[in-house]
Amino acid sequence: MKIIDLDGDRAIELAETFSLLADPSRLGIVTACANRARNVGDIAEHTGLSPSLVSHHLRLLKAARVLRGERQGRHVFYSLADDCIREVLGVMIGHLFDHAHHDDH
Amino acid sequence: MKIIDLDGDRAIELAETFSLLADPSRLGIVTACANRARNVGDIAEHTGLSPSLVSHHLRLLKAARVLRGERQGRHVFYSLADDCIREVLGVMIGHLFDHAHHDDH
DNA sequence: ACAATATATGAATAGCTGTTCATATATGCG
DNA sequence: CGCATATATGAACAGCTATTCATATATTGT
Repeated sequence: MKIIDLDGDRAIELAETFSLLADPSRLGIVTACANRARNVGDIAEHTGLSPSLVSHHLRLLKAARVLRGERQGRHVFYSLADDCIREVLGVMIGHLFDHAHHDDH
Repeated sequence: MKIIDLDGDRAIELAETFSLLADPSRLGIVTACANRARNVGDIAEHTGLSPSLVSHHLRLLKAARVLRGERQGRHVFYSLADDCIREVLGVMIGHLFDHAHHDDH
């Protein structure tokens, strides 16, 4: 069993990162970009959010290095910046929605 | 690479769960209880938060089955309700603070 | 250069949330 | 029971944040 300890500063930084995943719109954006890179308009259409709102959220997600954006022509394609995010999402989704419990460690 | 997809309701539920981890005080409470069960006063002392505030947060964490409480005499001992939370915390802490990157999957 | 599309930015606002203080409930002891 | 300790609850408030609307910047094609 891994020992977990956090000083105040790290707790704040950790909380800020979780905050980015603590919003349904942003989760939609992140998961939309998790499987393949998507441009802003594509994300907006896929999530049903306005392009403006998507862009606002993308700025936060990019600043925290959750997503990364790459310009191609007039589109900017966003994708996951780190596989850790995918792993965290996978674990939490499994925790909440998969009723088969796995005890492997 | 695991495919991740979320409908709206699941996104909301997932966001609500991440919201509980998106606060430094609650992260302090959760990590304090992650290693060994602790009562409310113990948590308050360890985190520097007021017992009242700790209790407020504990209500949320218990309702979302992040922590579970067990009464023993006049104390109530709280511990992690599920190892998935520990795993998520471990991955995210490693992601943020461990500068050694591991590529094993 | 101009028009058209794509993305980003800024201000304003409504709703939410973490914290505090006061108070209530519960448990054990003499 | 009465008292002390432990935990929980409720109201009130300040600060934050997601969203919308308007506007700005960027890129490509004619």
